[in-house]
Amino acid sequence: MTNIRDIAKMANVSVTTVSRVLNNHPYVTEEKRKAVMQAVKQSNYYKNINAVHLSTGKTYLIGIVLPYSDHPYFSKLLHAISNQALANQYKLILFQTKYQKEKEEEALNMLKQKQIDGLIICSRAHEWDTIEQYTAYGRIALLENCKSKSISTTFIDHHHTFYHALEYLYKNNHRKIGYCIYRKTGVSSKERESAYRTFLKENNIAYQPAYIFDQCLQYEDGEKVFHQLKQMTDPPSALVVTSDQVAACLVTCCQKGGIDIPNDLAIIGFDNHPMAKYMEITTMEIPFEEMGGSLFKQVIQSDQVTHHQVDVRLIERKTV
Amino acid sequence: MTNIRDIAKMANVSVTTVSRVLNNHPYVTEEKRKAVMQAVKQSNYYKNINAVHLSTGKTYLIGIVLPYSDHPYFSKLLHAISNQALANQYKLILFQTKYQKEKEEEALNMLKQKQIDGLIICSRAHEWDTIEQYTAYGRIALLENCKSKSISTTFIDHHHTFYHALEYLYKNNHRKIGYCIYRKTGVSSKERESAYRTFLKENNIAYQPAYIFDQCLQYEDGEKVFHQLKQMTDPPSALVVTSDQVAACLVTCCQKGGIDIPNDLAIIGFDNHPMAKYMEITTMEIPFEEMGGSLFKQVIQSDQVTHHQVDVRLIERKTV
DNA sequence: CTGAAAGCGCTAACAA
DNA sequence: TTGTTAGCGCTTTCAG
Repeated sequence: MTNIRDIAKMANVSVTTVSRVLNNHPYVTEEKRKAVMQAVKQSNYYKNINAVHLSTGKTYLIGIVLPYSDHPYFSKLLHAISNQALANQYKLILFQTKYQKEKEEEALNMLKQKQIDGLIICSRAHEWDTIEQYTAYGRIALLENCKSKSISTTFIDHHHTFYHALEYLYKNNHRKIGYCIYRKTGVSSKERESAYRTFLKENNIAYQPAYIFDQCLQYEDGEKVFHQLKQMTDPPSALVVTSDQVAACLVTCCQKGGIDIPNDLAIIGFDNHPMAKYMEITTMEIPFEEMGGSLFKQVIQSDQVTHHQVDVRLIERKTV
Repeated sequence: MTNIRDIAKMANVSVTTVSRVLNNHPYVTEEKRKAVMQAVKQSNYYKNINAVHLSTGKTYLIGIVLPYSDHPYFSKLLHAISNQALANQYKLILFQTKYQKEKEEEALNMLKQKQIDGLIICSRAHEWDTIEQYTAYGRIALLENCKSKSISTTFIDHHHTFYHALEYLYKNNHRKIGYCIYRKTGVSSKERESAYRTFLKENNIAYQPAYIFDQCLQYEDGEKVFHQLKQMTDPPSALVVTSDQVAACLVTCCQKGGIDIPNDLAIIGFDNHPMAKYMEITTMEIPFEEMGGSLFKQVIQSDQVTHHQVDVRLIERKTV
């Protein structure tokens, strides 16, 4: 493998000069620049980027932590972040954790090891404290509603958003309202539960544990909800479903299985995935591009910690 | 930042010894090993992986080239490859190209620059020749039907698969058969066109350019097809749609728009995405896990070039 | 079993 | 404007 020293020899200049032309630094005569370029071309030379990384301490690599890359929510997010990264000469390295702490640690450790300049965490399994410790090694941006002094965040106000959805159902005369979430332990789920409890209290509605459906993440999870609904003697009349794909499956199952939407069951989805548009599912639109752009900006700007709230919009269609 | 030399000093050993215990090499007394471990723990030391990379010339990083990470087909594939990578201590670096040659080059160049050990190309924009040149710098695995001596491939026999789908429609008494594809220039599209032409010829059916719908990639592209169908005086009676999400949108639009499926229009999708199951769409099942596993294996084994064909299964449901 | 020392290939401070 | 040189932090050969 030819290296910078070989090029220097070939072009009859010093390695510094070669480095200068390679990095477009000033103070090189056109003549020498040409000689270097010539040598580079002739020998089909390419920088060893690992040496650059070692020398500069920067890699232009951003880690991105998410549980599943084949889920529409996360893949839309990934897509948005990737757009930004590519436009800014950064590369993304993917950590698909499935919420396993060890996988998350691998990502965190790469920060320690300096293989990545920063880390975007879209959803986490580790405690907040653990994550915060790693800010000593590099930038972290988190998709979560938390005003930290050390970690930048981009977030949705899930409490408010969820409350808004519940209210909308209430205005449409629903009193038996339930919801479907990814995982009870998630931070956003807790915000949602709190919104739900507040909503019930303010409207004097009794809390019904059976109206809460956990583990609704994949498309096919909508079917489980459908079956549970079918077996309930007093099912909810409306459901907030925190993923359009789960909502889409549920709607499909209901159409086939004799539950009339929205008369027997009203549904509000989340994401505003195209499928919600064509299936005419009322949903909460999540601004993926904005979120991805914000997270990326936060993770590369090393000078300040910011907190950016993105707004979610209710899109009225035909399932309520 | 503490480095290996600091640890050596702290533990009163040489850097070599530190390196040995860090890498679990033999020939270190338990005593010294402990001393090193102690020092490591005390100073919260972590290897600088860039130095390791420079020194060893290996990065345990695999690049993955795909056009869109938010498309179900590619995100399923990404998911499958990611599963394998994580299980084998490799990390994935994502190149979302949108079929831009420059983006593809970036990935290829990282191979040259030794930032990645290998590259998996799920879909390409560059000419085959261009790509082949890069095998000099590292392993490449390609998701494409091509028996190359220098690049390992995992592939679907699109000709056969597509022919099979067409035949199935023919057996179901369809004579006006069309299809929807991603992009005409793709390698798989050409195989499909060839299958289509052969099929028409063998059954004495005239070629109808209007029966071929290009640019069907995103969910919402199904709507475009629907509108075109509506305006045709002599529309096809059956369509092979090379993506379940496009098929799903089309089915949805047809249900709303008064095209009866399968009577007015029969549809075969591709992928066997869960949505095809619940929407009862007849489809060709693509074995993503097998494909991802194969591609990953091929890209890390440096000793041989292999070609692995995966089989696609027709799943009969209710849209034909 | 252990350590000295020579790289890996590049950057950048400093001197000229 | 150019070149010398000392790192960056780790691995690995070789001699002991």
